[in-house]
Amino acid sequence: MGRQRAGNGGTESLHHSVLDAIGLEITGGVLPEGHGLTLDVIQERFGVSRTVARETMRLLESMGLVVSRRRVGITVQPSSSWHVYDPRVIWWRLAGPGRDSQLRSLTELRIAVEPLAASAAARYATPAQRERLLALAAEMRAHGEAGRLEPFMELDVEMHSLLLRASGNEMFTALTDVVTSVLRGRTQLGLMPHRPVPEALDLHEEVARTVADGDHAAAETAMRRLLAEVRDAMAPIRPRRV
Amino acid sequence: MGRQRAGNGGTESLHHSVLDAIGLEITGGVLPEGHGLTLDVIQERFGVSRTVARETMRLLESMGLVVSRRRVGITVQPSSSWHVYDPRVIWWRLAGPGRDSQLRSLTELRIAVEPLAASAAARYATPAQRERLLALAAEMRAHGEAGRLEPFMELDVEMHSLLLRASGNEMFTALTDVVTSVLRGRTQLGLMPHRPVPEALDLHEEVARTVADGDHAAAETAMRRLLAEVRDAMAPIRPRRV
DNA sequence: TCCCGACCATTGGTAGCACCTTTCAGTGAG
DNA sequence: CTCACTGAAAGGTGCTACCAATGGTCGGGA
Repeated sequence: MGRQRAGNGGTESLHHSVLDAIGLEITGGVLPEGHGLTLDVIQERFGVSRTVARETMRLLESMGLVVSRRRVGITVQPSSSWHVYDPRVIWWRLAGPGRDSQLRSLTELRIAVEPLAASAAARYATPAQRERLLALAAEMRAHGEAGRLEPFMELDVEMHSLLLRASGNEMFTALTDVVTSVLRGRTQLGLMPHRPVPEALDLHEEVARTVADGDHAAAETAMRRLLAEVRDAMAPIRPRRV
Repeated sequence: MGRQRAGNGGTESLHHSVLDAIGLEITGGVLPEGHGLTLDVIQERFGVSRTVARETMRLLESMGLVVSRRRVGITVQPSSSWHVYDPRVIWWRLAGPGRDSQLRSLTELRIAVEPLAASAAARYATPAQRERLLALAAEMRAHGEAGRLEPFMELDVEMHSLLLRASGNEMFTALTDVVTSVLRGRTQLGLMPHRPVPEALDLHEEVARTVADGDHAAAETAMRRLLAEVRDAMAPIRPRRV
């Protein structure tokens, strides 16, 4: 029948929107582990052809969200088999009800990785990257002290991304999106003070300086202290009790 | 025409074998960045239908290995856009010519993550897990001192997997396969001494003991020292000049 | 030379069919 | 009553054919 663009108005391809919908439902717990689906159901629910339903299902399967077996259909998998490093899975979890816990576990990951990334960056960064780091830290101080949170966050994002890239380890670099999401999400959740604390500014400057100087040991500890600061700032998430 | 099973004899689905072949070629550099493909070419080369070719392409696209655009076809993407945490990408890279460098960057990732995982495990592990850790370390000593490398490696795998699982952070737990691959690959590459060095045995025991005792600070440093040992053992792989 | 429109290669999406595997219910024997 | 066999149905797997949309490419006109 050639239905065109079911109304999401986006330029996104069809299977992508279906994927997003189902992915969100699974990661959000609406479709619990063990829940069964069939291609027919997907076709009908989203008004798409079998091809699109199948491609969607393959994508979900490739992320470990479902398995597909003959005669039994499509079965939602437990979260332990999800590919939690897949950018879309991270995105969905950050968009869903598990946002807080996802933010917390990603922050733990940052605490693990970024100090070593800073250390590696101190060793391998190009001169241009070192220079850019210093400039970024200076700009961050300016915006931070003026209380301009948005630009501050963007600079924060760029600085951490740059460090991950400069580390020369593609496993670290690949976490750029993760770190970006955490930083953005943290600001959106209102976990940032209205004005960045002076220590944060100092520590960013120290990281930039030590990396620029090639002092990898100092860069590592500076980043570690910076992230300790971050973790403390995240602490308010936990007592969601009230 | 219904060609059934092109001869690989496996129980794997069709698109999976095609995916493996193309994925290996891309990650292995046989198909360089910018290389063009079309669905027709894939169909013909592997003798599959358009459906299978398309599903394969979607999977490749979802891993960031290619992009597909109308009229222009399928284009191989630069390695910077690959999803390097995807288990299949890791597998392909470990199977291809980049094995050494992949092993090295994954080891760096281990050095970043595992100390914190051990620390978290010291806090959150269940009594059963703590007990198992101690048993594993003891078994490792027995096999290690006897020079039985294979069983030693398997215990090593189990111990590190258990620690990641016990950390309670699903981002850490999801690295189980990565760590397993590194440990196996390291043995296969002959990077292990014929008989595990006594320090490695001591350190494994220390990690197990400190985690079991809930001494998270000591667990973290013990794991850090263990991994420093590991990194030194990897040193024989000469870093490629950039 | 430069811009614009027509063309066409190639993916995106739909429809429908044949086939194969797996499950499950029903049946009969012990 | 239990268990093994059997057969049918369910549902994914793979195939073909066809139309729609799109964006390079190329040629022609200002």
